[in-house]
Amino acid sequence: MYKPITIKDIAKTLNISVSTVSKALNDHPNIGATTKERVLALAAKLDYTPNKTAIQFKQQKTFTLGIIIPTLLDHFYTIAVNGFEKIASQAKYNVLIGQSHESLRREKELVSVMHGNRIDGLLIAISKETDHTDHLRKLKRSGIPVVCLARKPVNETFSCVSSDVYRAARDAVSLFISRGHQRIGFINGPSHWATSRDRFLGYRDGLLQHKIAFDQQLVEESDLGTANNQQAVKRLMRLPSPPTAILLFKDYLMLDVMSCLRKEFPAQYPNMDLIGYGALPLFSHFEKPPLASLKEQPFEIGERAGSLLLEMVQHPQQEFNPQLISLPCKLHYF
Amino acid sequence: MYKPITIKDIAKTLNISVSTVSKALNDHPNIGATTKERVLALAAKLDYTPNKTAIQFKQQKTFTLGIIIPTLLDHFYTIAVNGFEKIASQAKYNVLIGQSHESLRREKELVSVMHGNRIDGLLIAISKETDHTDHLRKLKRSGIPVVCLARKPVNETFSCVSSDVYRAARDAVSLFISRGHQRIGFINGPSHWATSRDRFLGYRDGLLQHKIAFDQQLVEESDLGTANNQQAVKRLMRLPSPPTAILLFKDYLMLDVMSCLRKEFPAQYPNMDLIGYGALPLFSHFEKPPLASLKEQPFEIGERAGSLLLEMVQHPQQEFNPQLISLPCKLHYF
DNA sequence: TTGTAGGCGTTATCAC
DNA sequence: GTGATAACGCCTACAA
Repeated sequence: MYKPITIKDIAKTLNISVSTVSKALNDHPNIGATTKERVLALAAKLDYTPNKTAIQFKQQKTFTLGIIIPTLLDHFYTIAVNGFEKIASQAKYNVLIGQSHESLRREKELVSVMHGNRIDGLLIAISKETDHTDHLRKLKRSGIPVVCLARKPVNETFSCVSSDVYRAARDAVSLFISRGHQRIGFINGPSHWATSRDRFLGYRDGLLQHKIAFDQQLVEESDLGTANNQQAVKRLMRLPSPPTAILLFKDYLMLDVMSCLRKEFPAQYPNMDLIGYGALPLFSHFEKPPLASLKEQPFEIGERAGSLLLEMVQHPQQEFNPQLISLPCKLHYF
Repeated sequence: MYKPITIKDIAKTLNISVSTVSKALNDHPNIGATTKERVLALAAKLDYTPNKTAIQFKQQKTFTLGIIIPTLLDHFYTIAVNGFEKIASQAKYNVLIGQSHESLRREKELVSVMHGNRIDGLLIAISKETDHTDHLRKLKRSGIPVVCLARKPVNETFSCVSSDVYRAARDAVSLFISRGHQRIGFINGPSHWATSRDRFLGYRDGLLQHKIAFDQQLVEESDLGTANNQQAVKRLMRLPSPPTAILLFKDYLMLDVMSCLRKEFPAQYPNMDLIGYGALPLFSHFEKPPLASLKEQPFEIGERAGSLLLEMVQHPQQEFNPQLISLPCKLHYF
């Protein structure tokens, strides 16, 4: 059976003490140049790799950050993970990825497992079921910093990095209006996310800014499941005065909306203007892509969230006021 | 600053020794029922969580498996990760995910980082640059089992779980021929993957089975990058006698091929039959989806690979003969 | 400049 | 049935 090299082995072969080896390896100031060299040389020769489990144990730090997202199938989150990993790995931190699959139960399990594994910090995009945050508060209480990504629970005081969806919604509404639309629908996401509320406010303020009355009938909420998405469009289209343009919470929602319109409302579909959030690259392969999309910056969001979290992780005793950072979206035409 | 509860704390409050507490917590046979109860009760009350870093250190096991894939943006791998995670978490193992981004350098780094973190086993889909496997062999030599996923280096003796791409290619070719095609092109992936070679053999044998001569000119190889993909189609289409149907290494390749054909060969495009591997769900949103796709079973592949790896991890001294497992694909019509 | 000793939390061995 | 003790690999006061 294979047995990894330890500093003990090095110490023994060199006839010096383990502490000297340890110090030499860590480039400690008061170690003789020759000793340092001898140690480093032998370490390299023996292919010594520090035992991280021992270091983690000793230092009470795992150099591991957790990230919990709803699903890896959504490219927004995958790309955010990439941004996060970039920052983390630059700081020599590992990343533990968990998917809640939009289940609160699973999310709690993940938090608990990660807690047990002593992660040093957590980045999380809460599930759509997450209507309370006891599990996150508990982490925080144990001294593990928590930062939210994209989705933040309303009325909670976690730091959060997300898109400036408010501004984006106003931009979209303005574009619709400049193209002559007066009846503009909106299919929103779950109302217990701040990011849904912000989209809504942007939509409403966009209308008001252009002196168009806000009509509650034109606003639908969906849990982002296909069935719900399609129900929402249908309700809008069956209004006495249906919308001629619709703003959508997300591009994935767009796929369902487009199929539904094409099948069930073929007469209105060709003139319908749609804008979603996300700017999925796959639309460029469509023969008739949607009008536009609000392009977010998931990679940068992951990076910012990573920096914020690392900042907190690396200064444990410091008090941090919750920060709300939002990065701009850009109207993207296909 | 927060300080986690340890068995020491429990021992002290209960005026018993740490070893008794440890045994009670682990349901050791020779501990009195009452003692056991008292310990368990107090542990629950104090919300004691075993320090995994200490256990990892003590047991020389991390209960962590690594998985390295080219990218999380490819849903084949994401879904495989999910299958893998299911199996791993059932066995109480964590999963460390790494993306090589098709870079051998990055892949080696990941392997080395994971090695340093003392993962108990590794599942890997090698990058497209991976033409040797010293880094994987080294892992294996240190007693860390390695299993390949989907992509296996040719002439190497790792266990591998993948799709039965050979059978699938023959099925696709048969379908083409039953639709009257005689000139059938093939755009393949990198030739140093066994999975490319197998696809090729299936394609060739499919032709021969139907007494159609194999024509080397109709076979192209691409590194799966957009530029290369489009080059490959163009070369095929500019042949004196171009193909009327094309088999593609992968559906992501399909997207590039379709755009290219639509733009540059609008005359031939409508009658061109295309079949890829993967059956991406997004095609169902297309107005003119491809003829069909060879639907793989990434989730099941992840599961099988997970079971295989766990088997090896949990029986360290046992010798395992490399296994090649391949799961069937199914022709999927859009 | 180098060495000694103690300890991080847990488990395992062995004595009582 | 319970307890004392050593050990895992590493780091770090502190002593020499």
